[in-house]
Amino acid sequence: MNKVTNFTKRQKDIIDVSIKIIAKNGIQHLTIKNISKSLGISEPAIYRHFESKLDILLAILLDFKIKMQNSIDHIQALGKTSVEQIEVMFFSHFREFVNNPALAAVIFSEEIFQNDKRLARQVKSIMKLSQDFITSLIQEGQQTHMVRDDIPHEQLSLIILGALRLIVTRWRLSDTAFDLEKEGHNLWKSIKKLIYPVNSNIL
Amino acid sequence: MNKVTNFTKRQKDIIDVSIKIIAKNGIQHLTIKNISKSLGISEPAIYRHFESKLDILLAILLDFKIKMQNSIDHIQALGKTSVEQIEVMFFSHFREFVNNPALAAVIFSEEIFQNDKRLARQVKSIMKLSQDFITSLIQEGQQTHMVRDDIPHEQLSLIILGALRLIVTRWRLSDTAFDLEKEGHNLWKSIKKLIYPVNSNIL
Amino acid sequence: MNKVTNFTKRQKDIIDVSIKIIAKNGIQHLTIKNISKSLGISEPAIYRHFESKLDILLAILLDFKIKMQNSIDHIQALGKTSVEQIEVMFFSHFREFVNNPALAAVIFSEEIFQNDKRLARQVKSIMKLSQDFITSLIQEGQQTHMVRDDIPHEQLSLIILGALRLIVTRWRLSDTAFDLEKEGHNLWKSIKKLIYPVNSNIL
Amino acid sequence: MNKVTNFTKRQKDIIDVSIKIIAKNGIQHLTIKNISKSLGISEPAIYRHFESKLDILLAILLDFKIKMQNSIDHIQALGKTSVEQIEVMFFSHFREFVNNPALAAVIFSEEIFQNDKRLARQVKSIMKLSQDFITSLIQEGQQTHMVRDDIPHEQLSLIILGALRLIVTRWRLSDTAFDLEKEGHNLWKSIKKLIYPVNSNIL
DNA sequence: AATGAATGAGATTTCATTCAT
DNA sequence: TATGAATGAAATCTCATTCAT
Repeated sequence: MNKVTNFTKRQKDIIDVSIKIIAKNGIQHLTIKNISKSLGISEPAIYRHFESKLDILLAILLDFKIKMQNSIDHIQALGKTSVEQIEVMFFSHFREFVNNPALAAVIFSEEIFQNDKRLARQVKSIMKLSQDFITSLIQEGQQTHMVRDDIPHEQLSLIILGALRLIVTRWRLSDTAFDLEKEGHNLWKSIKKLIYPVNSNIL
Repeated sequence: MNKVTNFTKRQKDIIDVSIKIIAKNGIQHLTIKNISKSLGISEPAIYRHFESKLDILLAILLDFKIKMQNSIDHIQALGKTSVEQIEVMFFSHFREFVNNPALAAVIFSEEIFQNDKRLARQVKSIMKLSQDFITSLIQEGQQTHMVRDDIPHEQLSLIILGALRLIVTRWRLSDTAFDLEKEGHNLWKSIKKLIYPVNSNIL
Repeated sequence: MNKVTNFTKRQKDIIDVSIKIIAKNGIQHLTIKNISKSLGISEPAIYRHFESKLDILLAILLDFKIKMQNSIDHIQALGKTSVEQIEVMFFSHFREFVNNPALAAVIFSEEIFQNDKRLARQVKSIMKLSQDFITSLIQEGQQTHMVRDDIPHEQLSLIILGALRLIVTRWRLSDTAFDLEKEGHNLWKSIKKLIYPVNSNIL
Repeated sequence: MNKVTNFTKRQKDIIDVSIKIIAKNGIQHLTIKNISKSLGISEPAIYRHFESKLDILLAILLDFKIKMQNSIDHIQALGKTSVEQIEVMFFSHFREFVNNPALAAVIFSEEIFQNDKRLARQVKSIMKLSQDFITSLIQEGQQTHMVRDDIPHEQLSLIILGALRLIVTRWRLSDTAFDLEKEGHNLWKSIKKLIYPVNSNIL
């Protein structure tokens, strides 16, 4: 059912180590030499698997995009309420980042990919994916009176995603010094309070 | 009263074009050659003003840090309530970014500066500056019952700053396609609603 | 009767596409990768048919040399006068180049093959072949008083071959923009006039 | 009076050694490494003087083109008859090639420059220069009855230039084994005979 | 204060070729 | 007969930086 990338095993290896290199030392250290060294093969060998370095970066983004789309499809299929779906998305993001901290470093760093039009386009479409998903869930929540409707859905969505991004960024810049999943759960509890319909808070 | 940088005119020029280069083409295009070309001088001339490229990056951060500190000092001196102070900070940020979009591209891109410990430390201290400022204002707001106190102040601060960051990021990735000041004002109105003490919403 | 090359079908394919690649993009684009891509096979597959790239270049030259030798043998067997034989050689060259323009690009480009002694030797022997053939025909023509003998046969031969080469070169550099066979015929008419015995020399 | 190239001393050095490298080992040995080694400087140093390797090749052609134009201008200013002018051009070419054999290897090797459109265009314009010059001289010679007019001037010009090119090519492929100036003079004597007006044509 | 010339290190990429399958 | 994976060598070019002037 899931969309599947056509990446070969070696291509996946390259994508993985590339993400790790970027996360650890920054995009400027993502060199063919460093990739090949990490994999224990020669530099030209990389070019058997990707035509150019740009293609590696595009593959990182494409891989993430497909994963995210699958995650969204999965969540939508769970038969949960809109607010519960946001919760699932929140928590699954946190879990993924804890398991693969390097991904967090790369995926919220749109700037990394700004130096090429094709990369920038892909980054934008990834951002749009999560944005549209959350926005439509909020809208649905407002229609079912599970989310306060005195604030435009786009802004609620922006606030939620902004908080998600910033907590992940802080976690990463702190060198994963705090428990992201725990803090993330607390953050979600607060967000839930914030977005609940106003009168219900009285109860 | 303000802290003042000791940067010479030429140093300021270099800082400015460096920010512009990063904003336009990414950190990888920030080369001595590109800086000197933008300024119409030779490459060695740059070294009259900065000892190394790292020093230029540090200067960018230091310059921003001092500006931000001055801005905070200024806001605190206005004699406003804590919520009003957050509002002023919000709006002055937006105005600054509209006047200097390149700055927005650089200043929320912590990843750019991750490949060196000195840079990373500076980035963290800048983040801490705004975080501490907002957090203390929220805390004060809670004590004066102008801000709801059923949500920890750190989380409210995180949500506010996260929203601020994300709207600026979107504005930048959209190539400044929407009116950041207008959308920012609307966002702030929504945030104000969210953080107001719960019962007061009934009125 | 003809000498026959022992080249297999695949080897001939390789020779052909190699000539085309050189003609179209220059010797620097003649790479194993480009050859194999043109043939739709893998790079190592080339090495089933030729031991090395040098061997491919040698094969191109050898193939042409044998063709030329066969052509010379054929012309000599026609039982024509010496001037008629030159004419036949002229015209058959033009026809061959029109049918296979790539060949023209390669065969008058001795420089292409200068970077290896074995190649250079082969090139020289090919040049000698046509030179000797024409020279001996001119000499024979002079002995039978069909060609003026007030000019050394080597020089007449050089002038004839030089004209042949240059018109082909111009045709090729013009991207075959003119009708080589027609212009070639006109050129031959003029050359015939030039080399006919002249009475005026008696004066 | 002469057109002058704006090449710096270093640029001229680079052009010179490049021609020598091509002449000696072929275009494929013209590498930045070989150029820099010949000059005793580092590879990056080359890029102070030319933006790219292509620019070096273009400079070689431009340099030759200007020299040739100056040579043509000079010859035309001598106040000689058209046939004498061709003679001067012939001999000065031979002298130049004897003094700088490498130039001969490069300048009649149009194929070397075929892999780039800008190079190919420049090559064509150089060929046109000499072609037009000779053709107009022949035409003038025919009008003044110093050159036979029973053969179209374009063809006489082609025959003359073809002979010039081929003798130079042979001299080069023989590793300058014969005396080009002496053989060239003999060739010219023969050509002069060939192109003189013929009484026999009257018949 | 500025520059022209230079360089060691290293970037991406291509080359001909090999080898296990 | 063919290929996927790999490689050492080398190509072009860029980088931050230095130094004499």
